[in-house]
Amino acid sequence: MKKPSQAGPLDPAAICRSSDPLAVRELLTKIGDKWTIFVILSLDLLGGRARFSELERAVPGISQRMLSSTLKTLERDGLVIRELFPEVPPRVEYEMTDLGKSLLHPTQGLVDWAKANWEQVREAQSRYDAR
Amino acid sequence: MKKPSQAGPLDPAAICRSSDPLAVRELLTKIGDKWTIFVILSLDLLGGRARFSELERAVPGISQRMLSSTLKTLERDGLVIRELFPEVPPRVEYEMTDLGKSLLHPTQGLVDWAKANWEQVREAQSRYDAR
DNA sequence: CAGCATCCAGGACGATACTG
DNA sequence: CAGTATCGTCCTGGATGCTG
Repeated sequence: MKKPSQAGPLDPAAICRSSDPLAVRELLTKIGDKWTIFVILSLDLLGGRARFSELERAVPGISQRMLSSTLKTLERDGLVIRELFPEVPPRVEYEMTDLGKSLLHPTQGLVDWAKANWEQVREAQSRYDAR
Repeated sequence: MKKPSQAGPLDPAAICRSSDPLAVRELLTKIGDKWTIFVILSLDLLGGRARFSELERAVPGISQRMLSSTLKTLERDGLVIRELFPEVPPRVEYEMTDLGKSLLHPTQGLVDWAKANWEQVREAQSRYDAR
């Protein structure tokens, strides 16, 4: 029921001054890529900590290349921590940081929305295409 | 703090059976593209209804081509309704549907997260790159 | 086991020009 | 005003093969 947070009735480009739109775009671009959410959700599901091969099995269809690069980006962003154990064969474990965990809640919001409404979206698409 | 919703301790591919992962991915892919969130947020900010040229001004940097195709996708997905007024010069208004409005809350969750935490992400990136 | 290097195809997006 | 058409570019991501 809230009004769109009035900053002026017809204020052009209002969102783009509030709250660093670049940050929003970058965030959305990141979790909007092909694998990031699945890796995040899988890591959570595996208890917040897992090794490379576990994630590989947990995310069907992902290639080593994509899992590796996705994890590297997550690590660079401070969302996961990579821990290398100097053994043979090598073992690497990835653990979600508090920052990473904090992203789970808003992410879950979108997952829930998709769960609840995607059928409607599909129907809308069908109606639209039937013309 | 909730546990990761136990479906089995080491259940491979668990998310991928729950809740239509395709839907989640498609949703994220859509709002993760370059313009969709900005168009949605701008449309909300303009009161949930606006014409093409208003949106063009509200989303700095967007081209006619991208605004047009973004709106077309949103219309197809049932998130906005396009209304054409048979006048000269032509007038077209776009209005958010209830479905579209319902997407605002989960979306806002991500916007808020970005607002609150992006600085930390940037710092993590700097630390990572400084090596 | 946990990657990286390389190559390649397709799609996203920008720039520009034209139209009902 | 509100688009469409066309072209070119960059980037994402898949496939494959190699390595510490």
